Amino acid sequence: MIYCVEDDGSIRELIVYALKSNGFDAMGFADGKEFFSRLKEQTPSLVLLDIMLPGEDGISILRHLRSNPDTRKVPVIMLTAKSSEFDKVTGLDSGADDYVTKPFGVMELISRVRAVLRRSEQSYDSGELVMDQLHLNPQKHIVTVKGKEVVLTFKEFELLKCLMENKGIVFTRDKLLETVWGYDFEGETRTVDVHVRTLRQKLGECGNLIETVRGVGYRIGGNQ
Amino acid sequence: MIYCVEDDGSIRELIVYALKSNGFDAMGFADGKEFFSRLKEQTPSLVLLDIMLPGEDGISILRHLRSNPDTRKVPVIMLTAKSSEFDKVTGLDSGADDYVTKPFGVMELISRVRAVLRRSEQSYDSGELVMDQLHLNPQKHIVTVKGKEVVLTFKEFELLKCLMENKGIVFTRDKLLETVWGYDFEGETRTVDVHVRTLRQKLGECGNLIETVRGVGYRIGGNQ
DNA sequence: CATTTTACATGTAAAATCTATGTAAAATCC
DNA sequence: GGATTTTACATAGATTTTACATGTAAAATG
Repeated sequence: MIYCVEDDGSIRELIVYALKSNGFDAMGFADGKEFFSRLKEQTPSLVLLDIMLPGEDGISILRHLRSNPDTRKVPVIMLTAKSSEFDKVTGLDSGADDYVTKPFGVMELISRVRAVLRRSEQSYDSGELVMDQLHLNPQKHIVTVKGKEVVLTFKEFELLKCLMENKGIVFTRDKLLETVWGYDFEGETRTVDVHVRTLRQKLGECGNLIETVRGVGYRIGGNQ
Repeated sequence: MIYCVEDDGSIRELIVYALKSNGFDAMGFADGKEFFSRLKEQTPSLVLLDIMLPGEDGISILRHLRSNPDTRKVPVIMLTAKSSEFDKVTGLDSGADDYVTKPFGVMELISRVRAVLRRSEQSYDSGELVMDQLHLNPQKHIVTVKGKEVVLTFKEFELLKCLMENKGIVFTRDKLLETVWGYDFEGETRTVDVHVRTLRQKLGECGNLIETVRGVGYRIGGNQ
């Protein structure tokens, strides 16, 4: 989900439309107030933020986002009209991940959105594991799908964590039993399969992120 | 080591100076020719690439880099003078990791360099087997031909891995049955041949990398 | 020497067989 | 009582077998 905060209605509509037609979920807001009230409902995977806004300006909103633990890591792309504004965000010291100068082409915007998302999906410094719409926070012991919490049991959580910590790498059932269960097992067991099933079920739309590699084991994020 | 390809001497000097004074090793080149001849000596950890260059342009250089297995994974940041979105989009889609529009602030550039390097350090190689356009990653259990994933079954994968791990060495059918299948077989079986066939088929253009050595067995990379 | 024959080796499509996985439901463990 | 594991079975998909076509080196023949 991408949020766009922009006071000019026609630009806002244009951006939201462009994002949607490029396969993103998107939502527009005219000012910081609207935006923050929605933010409580669902944390987006990216925010497009105009600098000049009625009420609280973009820079201030950005600081707000960065100071809240829940939104600290949400990538932000700033939209700037003047090059004087541009100066404020250059150096990226304000903590924006990228910026686009108006007037901008739609395709340029989409490209930058993609680039920033690609980056943010890979970087996991504060421990939060991210994979598309699927987030796992080891410290908080919380998993969310599209921003909504999913309640997992201990084994389910550990299993998912193990896979997400090793994005792209296939784990055999034996290896999983060893790392997640601590077994040093011999013989048959369908335990892993059953847990994968419940996981997939609980993760809903994100369930298919767990790939089966036939004859080998399971993997998450094969294309990375 | 960071390489910077930029025809404008003063900009090039500036960039190299800025990088060096920020603790990076850096080297500048005025065109693709200089750059490529140096590339044979040492593969850099990052390349800064101007789009407009005399001779081969930046986009073409980028494609070159990406098509060579040795440099495929080197991160590239594009430098562009025109902000026309054409340049930017083609830059991103041809596989650049980021791009910076001139005129840019030195600190912005350094920030981006740091960000890209941070990213790339995480995803460093893991026993990936390479043979021309054919790549096999044992950990991820993924095979790509010209960068596109090819889905192999377990036996196909193991067979290919066995051959690629022993580049240039001929394997008899018996030996293959022993290593890949674990059989200690006597008697006739066409199993290997059938699997070689499906492999060759699935690998498409790279199928002919698997050579038949008549009367002996199969081999990959006979000329190495 | 050129060619034909012979004897196998290999390629290939399709059928037959086998097995890994998904899944529901029961049993067992904290 | 929920979490976890075991059991049991159906089935998609992988693997192997079969049967025949084609390729090829070397011997036999003209």
